[in-house]
Amino acid sequence: MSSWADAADEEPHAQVVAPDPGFKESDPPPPGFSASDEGAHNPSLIEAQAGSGSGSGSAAGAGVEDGVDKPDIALKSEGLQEEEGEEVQAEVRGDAESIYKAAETFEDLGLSKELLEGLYSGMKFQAPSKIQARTLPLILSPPYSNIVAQGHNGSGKTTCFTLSMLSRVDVGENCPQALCICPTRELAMQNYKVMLKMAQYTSITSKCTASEEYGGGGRGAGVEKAGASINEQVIIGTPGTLKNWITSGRKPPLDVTNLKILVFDEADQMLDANNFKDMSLRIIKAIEDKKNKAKGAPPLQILLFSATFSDVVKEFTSRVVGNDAHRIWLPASKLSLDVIKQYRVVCPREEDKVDVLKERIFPLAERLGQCIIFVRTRPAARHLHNELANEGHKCTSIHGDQSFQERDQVVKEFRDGTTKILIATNVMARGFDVSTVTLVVNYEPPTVNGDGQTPDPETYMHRIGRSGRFGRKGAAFNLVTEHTKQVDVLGAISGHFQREVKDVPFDDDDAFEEVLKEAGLA
DNA sequence: AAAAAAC
Repeated sequence: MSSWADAADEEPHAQVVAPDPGFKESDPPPPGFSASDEGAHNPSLIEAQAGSGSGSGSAAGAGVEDGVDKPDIALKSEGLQEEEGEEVQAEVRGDAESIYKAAETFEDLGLSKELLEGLYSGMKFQAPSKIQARTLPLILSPPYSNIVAQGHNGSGKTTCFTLSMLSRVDVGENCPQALCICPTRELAMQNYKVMLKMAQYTSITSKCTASEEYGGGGRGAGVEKAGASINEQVIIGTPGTLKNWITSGRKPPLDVTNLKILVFDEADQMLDANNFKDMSLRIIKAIEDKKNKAKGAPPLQILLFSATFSDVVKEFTSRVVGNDAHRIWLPASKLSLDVIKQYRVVCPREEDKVDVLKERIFPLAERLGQCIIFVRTRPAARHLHNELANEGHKCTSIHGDQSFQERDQVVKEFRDGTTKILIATNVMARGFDVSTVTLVVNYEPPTVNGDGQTPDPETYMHRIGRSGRFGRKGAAFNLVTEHTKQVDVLGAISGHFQREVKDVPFDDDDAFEEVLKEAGLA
């Protein structure tokens, strides 16, 4: 594992699929926009096409051809390939001129010397990825607008908001100034490690609510009844503990009056009514209330980042970030990850799935790297783990019924490659970054509320995105039982993304070998 | 009829 592989989330191959209009100041305006456009003062919808590929029906602006930016050059030097024909939609409110000022280098962003060193020497980055080039100038300069940004897995979102937090911190002020909220402990810790690495040459202080110090004691360990006052400048954590620290659960509470920037990672999940919506809104309200009571508190900048936004959540974001926020969306046609090949395995009976795992997939997984098998429930994870372990298959499982120590141990073993096969609930569906994961198995297609019938394309997208990282190839096997709703659910999901999901006969060894060869894996 | 996250 390379030096940053264990900590860096979505950075290095960020540029692989990141959308970017690729314009520079010297470029002519993108289609649908002109300098005299009222968009300079009013919300405007800008659709730009970069590269020569897709949807060429609409007029692609001349001079926005991609592949000439420094970020791409830097990327190619890392042996990564740029996807052609990327397309991006940006709905920009306020100063639409700023859309032209994409940062070609990190120096363009006015970062401190220490932070630049962290990026170059610490993270081994050479230039901003597309989403970084596009959003960081907006985030880091007055009026410090709110941002909603959608970018593929691996487009560099983590660097984007981590850098934003670090850059906005005033090192002379010893109080919390930046806060990042993540849906799981594992993701909070992963992001925390990225932040530490990036900040290593600075004197910026930080704390993670999910560190062993707080999260090591099993359930409820995040609830700290009393402690020293928290003076760290960057705070990263999970919603429950943070809410507790901010409101009455901790003495003294986490002081949020001086917060300048609030980041929601996996923002669509954090704002989804079925997930953390209430918690997130309560945290925001608590912060704003405290700021309102304090005199001279700095305004709060809110950043929302995710690879996916359902229409409902997309609509809702304006309630959180207001109507003046800058928004960067991926069009539906570009949502899927083309580096990951997707397959469907139709099994006559539910029980056949275990055999498919044992006889077809595991032998390949052993050769190809690591494999994550997603199941719907905690008992299912436990059960499948037992069944496989009893037959001598070395695997582990992770789910919310385990203690934090168990979870940490399982993650550690998987990260260092001691274990190759991980059975997981949706706790691992998002953000988890292990570069050697080449196979993802959906033991059943994901459904909303686990109801078995409402397709959950967002979760599907995040799950399969656990493979194919760092510019590597990936494959996803979807196991469905014949004549069940699973077939329809998967059909709806593949229809949603408009990507081919090829059938592999459940009882044919050669077929599995064959498709993986075709996926560039075998 | 789930999972995650405060208790």
